[in-house]
Amino acid sequence: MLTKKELKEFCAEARENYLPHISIDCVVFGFHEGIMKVLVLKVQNEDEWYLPGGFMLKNEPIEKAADRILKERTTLDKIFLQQFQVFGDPERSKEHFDMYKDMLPAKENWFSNRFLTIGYYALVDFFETNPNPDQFAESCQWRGLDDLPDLKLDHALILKTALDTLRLQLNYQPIGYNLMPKEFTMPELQKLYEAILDKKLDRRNFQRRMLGFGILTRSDEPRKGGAHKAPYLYSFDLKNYEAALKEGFKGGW
Amino acid sequence: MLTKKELKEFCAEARENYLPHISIDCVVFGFHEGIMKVLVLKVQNEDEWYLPGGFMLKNEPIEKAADRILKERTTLDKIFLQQFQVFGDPERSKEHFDMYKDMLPAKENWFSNRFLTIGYYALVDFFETNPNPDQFAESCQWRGLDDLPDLKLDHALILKTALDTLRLQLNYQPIGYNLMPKEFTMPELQKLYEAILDKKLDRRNFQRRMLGFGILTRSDEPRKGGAHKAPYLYSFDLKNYEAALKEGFKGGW
DNA sequence: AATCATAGTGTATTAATGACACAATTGTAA
DNA sequence: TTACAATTGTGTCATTAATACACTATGATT
Repeated sequence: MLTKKELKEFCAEARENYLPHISIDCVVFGFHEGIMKVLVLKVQNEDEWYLPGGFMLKNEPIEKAADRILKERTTLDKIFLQQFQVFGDPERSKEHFDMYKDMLPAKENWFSNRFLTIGYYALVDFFETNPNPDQFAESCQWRGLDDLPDLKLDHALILKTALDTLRLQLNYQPIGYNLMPKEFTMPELQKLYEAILDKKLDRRNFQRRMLGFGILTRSDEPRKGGAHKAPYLYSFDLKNYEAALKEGFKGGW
Repeated sequence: MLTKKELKEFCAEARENYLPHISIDCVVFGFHEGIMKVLVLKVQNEDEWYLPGGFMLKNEPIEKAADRILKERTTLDKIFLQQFQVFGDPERSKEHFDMYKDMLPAKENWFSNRFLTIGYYALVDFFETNPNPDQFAESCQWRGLDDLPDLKLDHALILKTALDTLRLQLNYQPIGYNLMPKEFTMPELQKLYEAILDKKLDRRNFQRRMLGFGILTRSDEPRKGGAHKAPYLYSFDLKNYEAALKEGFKGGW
């Protein structure tokens, strides 16, 4: 929570630069050790958590704003972003309103606004990401889907909706490509699908199907060093991948 | 286009009642005589066309606003609505801005705002709908997808995006249920699918598959009166339909 | 050298899809 | 009234995709 002075400065700057009533919240997915993880921020000195988000400059395209916000949180540049829903319950930002209502009169208090928030999900390479807190937060960290803190406002709903969208879009968006590192093994890719779909898949059928799509290139060198039999390394053949995505991976009518 | 007096009144009312910077635009689909149709409005005395839309009351949930706007345009009550995207290019409402900029100073001119618009698509029963123009329009009418006028602003993009979304969601949303009248024949339903997917389907395979979903009830009485062999009438078994939709109609992983 | 965990591969069964042809019904034109 | 055209209903076969399942290979550990 901000001090009165910080709040006043923030509000003055916000009113000058940002569109009122509108915010952006992002669900940033990363994949690590077989678990889907999400970036969350922790409020200073409180056990309160929220999703990375921010506001839109008065003359900024929405996607640019999401990009800018996420660059600040992750240090990453060309992030894969997908807008998935606007959340606009008139009561949704009440917590923020209550928190700051006594510190500044409504007229100059940015948080006395009702906010619609535009939800984006982002897919990033876990290993390339350096989480960075924003000015309200004490930390910014990865948390597994099975280990999420309670989130403030309607951020739990936003996260759930993002996950549902991810599941639905698995066959239409380059989800594997954006979440996996450049090279990966087939079992690793399978774990990603299992994490997103929340179910076990058959190893042999998964491999056959994936290879059948013709979107993977097998490297000459297997991964070394680990225990057990050395698995092959694969990478996405981006050209074939994008062509296949246009059709969707399932077939359809 | 409004007169100066009308504009002034509208702006005063708008500023008092609506959230600034935010609008809603709707792509209303109906199905008639084998053709997908969309509701469009024609500007008074101009050959200019746009989609039904409006603004959000300061304390109104988004979906309620879309509902209210569409009730005014269609006289329909519980319309099936699906939010599909926010359009936020900073230049997107420039045409409106230019049209009215000389009539009122920016400060009191509602249209000097940049607007983000929340796109909804709606599915309605063509035969139940009574198109109604809004205060800017001279008429509100159905137009087939193959017979669309040029649309103002970015409304052509909004329409195209809605159609793409419809295609993608065909297996996850009750699209047939909302677009067809209560009773319909199998060939009619097939024409709907063909119109949405923009491709021919095999009559026999379509029927086998549709019946296989177990979501249709065949009426005892065939449709009478038409030329040729009398087709059977079907209706949706809503309970089974909704259960099947939860899974999606394709199978998937 | 035996063991354990993991990776790679193949095959048989079943289900879904796609392609296709013929019979039935009804209005219209000869 | 009869032949025809247009449309609907239904069945079958071939192909393809999905599922279920078992064995072999490799490399580290003991």
